This record gives sequence, structure tokens and C-alpha cells, in this order.
Amino acid sequence: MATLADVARRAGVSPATASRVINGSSKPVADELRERVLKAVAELRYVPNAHAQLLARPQRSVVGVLVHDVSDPYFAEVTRGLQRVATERGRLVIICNSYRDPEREVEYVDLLRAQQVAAIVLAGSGYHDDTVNALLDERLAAYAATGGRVAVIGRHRHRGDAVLPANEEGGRLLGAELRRLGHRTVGVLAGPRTLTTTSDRLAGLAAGLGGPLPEARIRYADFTRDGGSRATAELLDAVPGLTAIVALNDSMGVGALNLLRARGVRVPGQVSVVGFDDMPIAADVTPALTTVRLPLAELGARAMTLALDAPDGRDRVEALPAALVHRDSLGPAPA
Amino acid sequence: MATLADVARRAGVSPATASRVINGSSKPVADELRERVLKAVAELRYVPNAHAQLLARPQRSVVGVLVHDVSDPYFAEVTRGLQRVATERGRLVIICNSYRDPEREVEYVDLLRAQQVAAIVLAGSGYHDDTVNALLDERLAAYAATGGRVAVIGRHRHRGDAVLPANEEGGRLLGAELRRLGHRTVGVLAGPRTLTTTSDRLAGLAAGLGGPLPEARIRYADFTRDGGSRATAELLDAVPGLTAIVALNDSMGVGALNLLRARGVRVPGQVSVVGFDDMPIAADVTPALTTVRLPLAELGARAMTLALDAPDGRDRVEALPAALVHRDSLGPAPA
DNA sequence: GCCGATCAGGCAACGGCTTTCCCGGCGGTG
DNA sequence: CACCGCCGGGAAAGCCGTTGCCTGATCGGC
Repeated sequence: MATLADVARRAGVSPATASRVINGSSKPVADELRERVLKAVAELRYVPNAHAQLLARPQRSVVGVLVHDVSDPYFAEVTRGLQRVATERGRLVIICNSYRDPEREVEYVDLLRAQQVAAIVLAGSGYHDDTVNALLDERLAAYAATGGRVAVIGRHRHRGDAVLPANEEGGRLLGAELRRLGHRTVGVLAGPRTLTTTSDRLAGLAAGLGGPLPEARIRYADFTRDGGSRATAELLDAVPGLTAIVALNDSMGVGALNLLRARGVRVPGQVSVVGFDDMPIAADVTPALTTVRLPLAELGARAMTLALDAPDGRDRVEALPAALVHRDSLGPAPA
Repeated sequence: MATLADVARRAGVSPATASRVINGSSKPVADELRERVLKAVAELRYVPNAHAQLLARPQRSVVGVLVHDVSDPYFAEVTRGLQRVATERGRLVIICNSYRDPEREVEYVDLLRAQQVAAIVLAGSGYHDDTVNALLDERLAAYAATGGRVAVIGRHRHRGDAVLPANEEGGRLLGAELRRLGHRTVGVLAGPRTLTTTSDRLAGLAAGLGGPLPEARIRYADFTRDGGSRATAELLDAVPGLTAIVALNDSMGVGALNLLRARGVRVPGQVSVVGFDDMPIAADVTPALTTVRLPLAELGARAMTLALDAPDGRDRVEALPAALVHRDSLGPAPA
């Protein structure tokens, strides 16, 4: 690997001069020397060692992002927003997948800290485990204490700037609409119990429906299509007279639709199905999924913006609204 | 940010000893000193500066990945495989989105080189632009010349280890099946002209159909749902007697399905639709999309494995097969 | 009791780059 | 013509770890 010293030698100048030319320093350099340096750079295909640069100047330019799983459509969309802003500002992004393992999350925070990232964005639901939250908080605090910026998406329990999707409000909208349409026996396809996203949406839903949700009508499963299918099967078998199924994310909703079709249950004729998130797929399934739209990419973009903007002293919190999207999978409760 | 020197000072030892304790060096250290160092590390929340470490020891541990767009389901899936293997081997991944801009790709290669990544994985279609290919090749060569490892996915034109999805073979399978079912007037929803993936699939398709594809029956558009919808509309208006539409990826296929439904065209009764890739969504739309399965995650996993395994001297090439997946959107040509 | 072997720990060089500070030379001015 | 100031260029001091080598001490053996 060619080094700056190699370039300087070849150009017949000092490393200092070479560095100044390459970085466009404000210090003037004679045109002739500049030419020679540029020529040497091209010939040697020289690229400055980013680590050495980072060591020499305190300026940090990469940003760390912690998500549950980039391949999940939810996070793919959030990540799109994050990337957009990061790229606009000339920042490189390191993406880490925690696969919903809180310990791995803590490890990754340290790892990102070691990388001297300019900011860490934590995307994705928080956990209900206080021990793990405390540990994570402590690590984030250590990072923030050294000037690191922290932004979280949808984690009301952590410090740092935050962007909050209206999970509860979304649940409420859904619940109210179901109630309006006469649904009284509503089953829920919930995500993992440990996630705050699950409990927030659940709480909103109960509020919207106008009463507590019997545990017997809730099935906790993975936030995936297959999780949704399995949970739907269980619900169908366990709850007689079910007229609607609320999936706490669209993937589960799609799973529900699939299982219902397989069992020959008409949607929304016999059973209505609603989702959550408004992922791209929601519009493409049949019947098209009625769901709650969350501005996912916007969530990411805002979070990255907060993380990269100058800090404010206090933690900034931005709430992003949810909106009901009417499609075809929700109808009035059958008489 | 606490440094090793801080830790050493606090523990009352030399930086050398502190370093040895922290890295579990083979050199023995008295238990008492070890304790003191560990205590200081915990108290200061010390995390070694990864850049300084990288400078001090020649070992590189992060891997760069260049994709068109992580949020695209195709790349999300490929990335899943890449990440899995990288994580297993304790490597961090830096993901860069080129958004199909070849120049940005070249820039990113340099950037990854500057980051001293252990390997660069180039995922996603190559381009038909020789100028740009030459430039990219030159940069990759410069990287490889300094011991960097390169692996490409689906880019037969570049050096380095390669994993190749059977794009052409997949096209052939599709073509042959359409022919068998009596389709003679077949329209194609193609991706961008500049991509080798597009031309490879197109070539296979023509071979399978048993004859050249008239340009008039091909529409080039974005590899997206909306691109597919628009192209379908054009095709429908321009080509009378169309009995089948081949989408060169599933997103476009879904777009086609949507437009056809909006226009009240029965699928596959009046027009058949087939896709390509077998993304998760293909099974969930109505009618479920008949498509060609490519082992996307496997593609990623293999590429990462090649990139991280010891080099072989010569470039290794692995071909991954395509398989027809029969679902509901393809039927015999109407009489 | 003395010498050599052994071992734990520290010194210091090194990795690649940036940047401050210094120096020599030039031009301008009195 | 002499002096001052300015300007372009270079030497060198870090930034933060790692590690080869050296030292001082301890221990064992004779």
C-alpha cells in the first residue's frame, strides 16, 4: 500500500507538502509542486489511510447504525432514510444487525465507540428488560460523555435525541375503527413480548377498542410472515366468533391473509384483517391490507439529521404521526 | 475519550503491560497487575481506539460491501447472507449504496480502500459501459495489488472471486415454459438497459422462447414496482394480442399484476405474468407469482465466504442454479 | 554463597498522517 | 543598499496503540 511518504518521495517534496496538496489545505503551495504531487498520487494510486488520518486529526466522519435486521422490510425502509441523509452529508454508515439480541446490541455500541464513530443511531424497538436497558444506557452514556452523539428511533426509554413513531396512537386509530365497524371479538397477532413496540401498539389498540384486551385473544410470535400465519392458526382454533384480526405489523398481516386463504376464510367477509406500518407489500396483497402508515424512511432521515446536527444541550424529541390507510381487508363485522 | 495511557496510569503500570492484559497477550502478567488493569478499564469504560489498533497491527477486520441499494428486497436478501457469514467470522460490515451510479461505485471502492478493509464484495449487476468498467477494474486492481480481497456477485466481467446466479439459465427456463404453454406473443418488462443482469436474462429468455425477441415487445424501466406498472401499461397499449408478460424481476412483476388488476385484465386467464428472483413477496400476491428462484441469501453467503477464505491464487468462480417456481400467475395461452 | 537462567515488566520504536512551528529566501520599503 | 516582513516549504511532534528488545530481579543449581 502506497503511503504519503512514498508520494512525497516520488514528487520530491516533503510529506507535509504532499499532505497539504492532497487535503486542499489553506496553506498555499506552488503550482509546480502541486502538479508533481498530484501526478505522484495518480501514478501510485495513492489513497490516504483513513485510520491514520483519523488518528492524526480529531475529526470523525463515520456514523454507526444499530438495527434489528436490515433485511427486514421495516428496517430496510428506515435505513433508506438514514442512508439518504448520511450520504447527503458525506458520512459513511456502518450498519450492525442485533437480531433483537440485547447483549449483541451492547457489544455493538462498544464496537462503534471503538471505531470512533461521530454518532450512533439506535433504530428499532426497545426492550422491557431493565437489566439490559441499564447496561445499554451505561454504555451509551460513556459514549456520549466523550462527545459522541446518540439518536434513537422509537425507544422512549433511552437518552439522546429521539424520533418516536406514534405506535400507541396508531393502535388507537385501528381500535377505534374496528369498534366503529362493530367488531367485538378481536384477535391480536403481537410481536415478541419483550419489545416495547409490541406493548405500545397493544396499549393503543386496547384504548381504541374501548376496553382491555383479554390475554386469551393475543398471540405473541415473531414479527414475521410465518409468525403471523402460525399465530393466526392458533387464534382461529382458540377463539370462537372472531370477526377481526389485528396484526401488529404488516408482515404478520400478510401471514394472516395467507393462512386465512388456505383455510378458505373470506377476508373481509368472514374475518377482517388489519396490519401496521404500511410496508410496500401491504398494497400488493389480496385483499390489499388496511393498515396504519408510519413514515418509516422519514423516521430514519429525521434521526440521522438529529444525530448529525449540532447538539442542543437538551435531548430533542420528535414525534411522527400515524395515519390509517383504508384498503380492502377491513370491513364491517358480520352480523 | 480514555486512552490506554490513562488506563496504565490509573493502574500504575506501563502502557505495554496494560495492552498485554487487555489483548490477552501470550506474555504472562502477574495476577495483581492484571486485576489493577482490568479495574481501571472498567472504571474508565475504556475501549481501545480501533484506528490506533489498526495502525499498530497490520490486521484488518472489517469488510466492505457495495450494493445498489440495501433497501431493495433483492439486495436485502443478498445482504442477509453476507452479514450472516461476516458475523460468524467476527467481521464488521460497511455497506455502501451505489444507487446504480457507476461513478459512485468507483468512489466507494477508493473509500473502502482507505478504510483498509480486508475485503470488498461487489454485489449487483455490472454495467455495459466499458469506460466505467475499466475505471472500476483499475481501482479494484490497485486494491487487490496491496493484498485486498475482492469478490463479486453476478458480475462476470470483473476480476476477483465470483459468485454467479444463473440469470441466463433462469431466462431460458421461463422462455421454454412459456413456449410449452403456447405463448407466442410475449412482452417483456426489462430493467435498465445498462445492466448486464437485464441483458443476461433477456438473452436466456430469447433462447428459451426459441427465437429473437422483437424490441417492440420489450420495455425498459426501473427494476421497481412502479417501473413494472408503467411498462406494463405501455406494452398493453402497444402490443396487440399479448398473452404473457415476463417481468425481469419480481418487483416489476408485482407492478404488472397491479396494473392488470386495475385494468380488469384476468391473470392468468387473459394474460399470464411471470417474475424473476422469487422474492418473499412473490408468494403473497394474488395470483401468486410464478417466477424463477435465485438463492439470494446463499449468493451473499458464498461471496462473503470466498472473500474471507484464503485466496487460491487463481480466481474462483461459483455458479448458483436457478429453478422455476410454479405458482398461479402463469397458465396456457388463451386460444 | 555465587553465577546463570528465567521471567515479569518497561522502554521505545513504529505505523501513516496532520499541523504547528521554524527557517531561508524573496520582495518591498526607507 | 540595508533591513524588515512575508511567504512557501520542511522538520518534527504528536495521535494511540502494539511489540521487540532490554533490564532488573528472582530463583535454582552447584
